[in-house]
Amino acid sequence: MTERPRYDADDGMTARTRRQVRMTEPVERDPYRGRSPRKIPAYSSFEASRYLRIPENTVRNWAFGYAQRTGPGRTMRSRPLLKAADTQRHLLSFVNLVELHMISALRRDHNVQMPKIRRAIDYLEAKLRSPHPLIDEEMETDGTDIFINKYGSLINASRDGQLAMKALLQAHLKRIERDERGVAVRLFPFTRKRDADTIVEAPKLIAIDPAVAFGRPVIVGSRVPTSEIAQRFQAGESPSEVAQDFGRTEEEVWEAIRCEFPTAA
DNA sequence: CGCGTCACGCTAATTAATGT
DNA sequence: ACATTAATTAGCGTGACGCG
Repeated sequence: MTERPRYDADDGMTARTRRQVRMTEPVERDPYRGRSPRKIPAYSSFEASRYLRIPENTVRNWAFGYAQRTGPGRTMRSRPLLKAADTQRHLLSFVNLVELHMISALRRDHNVQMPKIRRAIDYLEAKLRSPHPLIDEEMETDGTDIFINKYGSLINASRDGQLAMKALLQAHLKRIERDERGVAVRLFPFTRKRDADTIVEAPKLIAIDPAVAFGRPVIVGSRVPTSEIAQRFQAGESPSEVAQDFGRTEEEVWEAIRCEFPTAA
């Protein structure tokens, strides 16, 4: 009923091809010409939530802000935690995905409260002069120390807690691959339930690379999208068969399936 | 057409922080 | 201690497609 921004109704495309067009159309149609594929609004909240294992509503709240009733006739509106690539159409870029990955480290894995995350991001933004400070290269070198020194005591009073948080941040940063200029170009999302013990050595079998398969998650070192695998599996093929077909290991196939069906064991 | 999937806005339950 | 606010998350309704 409400007219919200949608894709053209009659472009005659499936959801999937439309998704691919989101990645490619900027080149031929204009608005994003010259923009790196990392910044193109290519992911819906739904996709981001699946790939990053963050509930969909949470993704929306973080990326676009949210409104909440605080009393009769009173609402409060929260500020987004990041600069989404397309706030109009609620679409996220690869860069945004990586940011969500980092925010999730703080909020969900380390239980840092939202206002503190906001303050930290604002501070880092000014300090590192980066619009996306959490995933800036400097974050990996000096950033975490700046972060912990400035906010460590605020966020976690104990020294051990601060060390743990640094380790956690580093573990998340380790899953971001950078090019020689230090720009984040590939993300290895967590594909299984994670806790403090498993987080460091969680395998990197699935990758999201905006330059491969239109940014859909693929099995590392291949161009096989996880969705492809998941479809076969859903159609009744056994993981070992699928693995055989694509020339991948069975473990990789299971990871791909986990990536697409977060609820599955 | 009917069913399934997704997008999106909304409410409400729940839980954690904060204020007084 | 008790009330209020903030944040997260499930779940519902609607509308739009896609696919058979």
